Parts: sequence; structure tokens; C-alpha cells
Amino acid sequence: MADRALLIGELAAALGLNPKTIRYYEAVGLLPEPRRTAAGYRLYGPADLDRLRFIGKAKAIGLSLEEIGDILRLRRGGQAPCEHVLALVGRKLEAVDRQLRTLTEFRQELVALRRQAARTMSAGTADACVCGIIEQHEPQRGAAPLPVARHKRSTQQRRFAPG
Amino acid sequence: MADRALLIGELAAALGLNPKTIRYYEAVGLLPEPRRTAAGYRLYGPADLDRLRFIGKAKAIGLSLEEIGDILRLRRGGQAPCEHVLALVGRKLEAVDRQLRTLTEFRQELVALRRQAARTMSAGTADACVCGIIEQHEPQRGAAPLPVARHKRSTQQRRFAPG
DNA sequence: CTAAACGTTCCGCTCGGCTGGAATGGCAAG
DNA sequence: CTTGCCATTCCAGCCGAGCGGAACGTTTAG
Repeated sequence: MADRALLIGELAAALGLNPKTIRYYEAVGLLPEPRRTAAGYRLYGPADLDRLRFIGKAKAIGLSLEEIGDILRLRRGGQAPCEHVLALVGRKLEAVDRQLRTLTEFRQELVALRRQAARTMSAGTADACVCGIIEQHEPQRGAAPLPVARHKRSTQQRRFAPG
Repeated sequence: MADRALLIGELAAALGLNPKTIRYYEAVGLLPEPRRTAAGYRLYGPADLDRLRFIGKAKAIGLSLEEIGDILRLRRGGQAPCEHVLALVGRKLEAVDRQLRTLTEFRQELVALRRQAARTMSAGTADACVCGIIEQHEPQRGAAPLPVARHKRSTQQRRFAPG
């Protein structure tokens, strides 16, 4: 029967999250306070799954948790959403559209680059590599960092000895 | 003739950066150690301007400083640049494709959200704007550039009292 | 000569977004 | 009953990308 209610660990596992992350989202207001068992264990349902998935997407396009919160409150806020939040969504839409365009262009350039690189490498002159691609991209603020392959390693070695 | 060499403050000003940021970039290896005056002041030339502009663009398309560093080192690193960069580009390409899909989905959701919001508003309760975040909206000084309102304020209200 | 306005290093802080750990409690199986 | 894993809270720290300030040196204008 208890097919519906998940403990925090199960919910986390279902989405590949750390349970801590879920509590954190609750603490900063991205998730409503959940039901609890008699013992105080958090209980989650499908709505929470949805919500977390939404959050995931929003994060993936570079919204901050705060902005995501604004949007979520709009989504769930039964009353009239205030102008402000509506404006936020509007701006986000624009931003997303800009980013879609930029990303599409960028993709083209990556593909071209890869093709060219392959040729260059087999041709011997491995020189004018990557940098053309990036060089013609205007800095477009508000277009978000792609949260890509954040591989963890790499002890940044700042605090080096100067020469 | 001394048109070419800039002090750190001038360089920073020319690019709208904080001098500290430039030193920081140097510290983490994005900029080479610059020439110095007898007194130890850093001296920069057009190459540094270029490099910083490059960094700016790369950031704008979502690369981390670390990744930018990789590319930069390979660019200047003499021979056989590409294998490594090629891998980087490959990963970026995948990332961009994922990103494009996510963005497209997300756009749909935003549109839906806005439509729903519009309906709610015209449905009568258009009066009570209960959303609470209005009051912390600062009267925009100066025409902000495009950036999508990263508003900083937001009194951290975590550490709330539980129900 | 002095004061302002730079520069230098180093140290520490912020801020967002987690993540770990300690101390404690719940519950089911052996 | 004990073992073991889950949960709870709270406090603490890390990472990335910087910024602010102290303490000190340099350059230049009046």
C-alpha cells in the first residue's frame, strides 16, 4: 500500500540526490514542509518528485535557487501572482530564448571545430585550434553557466610561492 | 610610446574589472606573470587585454575558470594542442546538446506558467498581490544592462522557527 | 615636503550551493 | 537485547569566484 509515500532517502535515491540536498531545499524554501511520520520522518509524494525535477531543470539552465523559488511560488501560489514574479518569468523566458540561440550557434561552432581539428591533426599543422570559437562570442550576461561535467578534482594550487 | 603598457588599475578599468580580479586570475593561472616596473608594479600589454577579453567570453558561454585555464594553456602550450582540447570540446558538445534539450523543455514550462498566471489574474482576484517579494524591489537606479536581475539582497531567512 | 592616489602582499570574508559529521532517536531482524 | 541502518537536528566546512581591508611602498601634484 505504501507505494505513495517515500522517505527522504528513497526520494533522494529516486532522483540521484543527496538527502541533505533535499533538506536544504526545504530549508531555503524550495520545498514545502512535508508530512511526517509519528517519529518525525519526512514523507514525500509524487508532487515532491515533480517539484524536484522542475528544480533540477531550472538549475540546469542556470537559475539560482532563489529565482527558482520565486517561480515555484508563482506556480503554486493560488492567489494572483504579483507583477514582479510575472516579470521574472518574462525575463527568464527572454533569457532562455537568448540562451537557446547562443547555445545553438555554439554547438555549430563546436561541430565545425571538431571537424576542422580532425583534419588539422591528420594534416600535421596542429595549430589554430579552439580559440576561434569562443572568440566570436559576445559576452551575454544573464545567460547562464552550463553546469557541465563539474568534475570535482583539481586542487587549485593558489597560494603558490611567487618567483 | 608608452601607449602600450598599462598598470593593473588601468587594465581593470579598460575592461570593467576589479584589479583584484586580475590578480586573482593570475594567481589561479589564467594570466601569465606580467612584467613589472622597478618598483614591482605589474605591467600589461595588448596581449593581456586580449586574453582577458577571451576569458570574459569564455565565462559568458559557461566555462569555469579551470576549463578556461586548460584551453589557454593548450593554446599557448606549443605543439599538439588538440587532443586534449578535442576531448574538452567533445564533452562540451554533449553538454550543449543536453542543455539545449533541457532549455527547450523548460521554455515550455515557463510559457505554460505564464499563461496560467495570466488566467489567474484576470479571474478576479487581481487585486491582492500577496506575494511579498514586491516590497524588496529596489527602484532601479541606472539602466541595468541586460543581466537578468541577480538581486543580491534577500535576507537569509533560513534558521526559521519550525511550526 | 607632504598628501593623495596609486601599487604591493597577505589574510580573511562573502555568497550560493551544497556536504560531512556528531549526537540523538526509531525500528526491524537475528 | 543488540546490531545496523535509517532518520532527525545542528554546526561546520568546502568550492568557486571573487571582494574588502590592513600594512606597507611608490609616484606625482601642489
